[in-house]
Amino acid sequence: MNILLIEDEAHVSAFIKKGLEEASFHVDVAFDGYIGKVLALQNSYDLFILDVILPQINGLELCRIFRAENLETPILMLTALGSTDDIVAGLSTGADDYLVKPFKFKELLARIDALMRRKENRVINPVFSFAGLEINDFTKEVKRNGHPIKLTPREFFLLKYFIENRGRVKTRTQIAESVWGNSYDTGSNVVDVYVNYLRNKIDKDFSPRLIHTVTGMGYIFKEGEE
Amino acid sequence: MNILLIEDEAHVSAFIKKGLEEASFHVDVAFDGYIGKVLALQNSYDLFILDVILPQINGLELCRIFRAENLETPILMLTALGSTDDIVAGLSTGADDYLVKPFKFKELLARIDALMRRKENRVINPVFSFAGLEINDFTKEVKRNGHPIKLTPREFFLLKYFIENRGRVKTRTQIAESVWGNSYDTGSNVVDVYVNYLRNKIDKDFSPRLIHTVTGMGYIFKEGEE
DNA sequence: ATTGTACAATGAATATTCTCCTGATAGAAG
DNA sequence: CTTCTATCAGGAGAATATTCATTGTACAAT
Repeated sequence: MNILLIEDEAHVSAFIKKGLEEASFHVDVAFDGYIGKVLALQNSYDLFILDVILPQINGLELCRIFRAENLETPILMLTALGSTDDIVAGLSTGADDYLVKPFKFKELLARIDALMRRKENRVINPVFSFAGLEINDFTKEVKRNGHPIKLTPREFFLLKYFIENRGRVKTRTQIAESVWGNSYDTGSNVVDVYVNYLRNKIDKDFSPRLIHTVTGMGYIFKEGEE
Repeated sequence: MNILLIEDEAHVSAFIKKGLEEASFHVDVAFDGYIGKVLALQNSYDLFILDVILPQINGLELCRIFRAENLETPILMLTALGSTDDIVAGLSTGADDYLVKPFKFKELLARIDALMRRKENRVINPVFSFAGLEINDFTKEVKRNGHPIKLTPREFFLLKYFIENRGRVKTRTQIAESVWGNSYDTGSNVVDVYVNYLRNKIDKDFSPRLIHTVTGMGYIFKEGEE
């Protein structure tokens, strides 16, 4: 999930970025409205978080611009304490939700969660099980046939991505975009390397294989043997 | 004591929140059923207060969901005047008590009191014991394998937080938010330092280790070795 | 009131461990 | 044979652990 955060106060944006990354989102930060606009139009994000008060172009104006550009990406506005007018204005210019500063981080997460899922209409169970593979998003534990497996964060994201897209062929580009973030475009073989790591951990000593190569296309996560 | 209040009417929720905070509870408010659900599943509360009529997911449905997720947290339903059907339905879906709006605040307090006491009697002992670790919330004494351990107040809170959230990975942000009460705070490694203090006192000379690092994510409190 | 001691809380500095990624080569597929 | 994929190893860099110095606070002794 790629999020664009447009917020000029350095300590606030650092706080939000760090927290969201801990919650396994990719976050790009823009420190003023203009840069925010450029980033938003050049890349594809799943969510915008906008401060109302911004240098260059303010948050409300940005909302209007994004909607005028037909971006349907959900928008979450951040507004200072007590400025009810901003809220009304924000929601009327196309924002989907708002949050009053200062806020508790868990509240932000809950709202993001609501926005994303409402849109995608998909609920991911924190505990998932498939062909003897169990993953628990609370404890970040992964097991295959009962054997605990230790994954690095990157490997864990990749596995989650495969699970979310099980049964569908995914190209390296698609995988890189989701798992590494869309600022990532070097012609490297990271995806291959990480698929290899993951295979060694979750497929090597077990059957059936779950990660399959589709030559010339990419990879697919499914139960069937080939 | 952490309470999650799920109530969409702003004046009602503000009233309840204020009153409960004066009675020294910590209160999170969700304005619709979906956000309520997310908050409930992501954090640990001692009590839910649910309105029956809510946007997104209604109170009865929430009850059912919480029970299906094996949350044993007591549930107090708020229901509009005279709707006996709601009451019956609520209690049958897993609510522990109900209150008919409008209500007197002291009545709410009395019911909360009763629920909490019932809960304390059956689940949370002021004396908690886990893998050779004993903590006594009355005397604030902590022992590991019978050896008394002296903790500073902050260390004690941190330990309690870990115990309440045992089995779940908690990020630094979440920990800081709950144990330090910070909003916006990054430029510090207090959490790391205190985890280190705590480890030296409760884990260093004992086995199994209880506080585990999950790189890139945070910490988890559990018995398993790694 | 003032000093002094003890300890708690915190941020910064340093040390250590772990993860990520690149680039090269070997191997498989078409 | 050519293109695509798998695998490996090591350095760069990030994340975490640990130590250190500073500040604040409680409280007893002067």
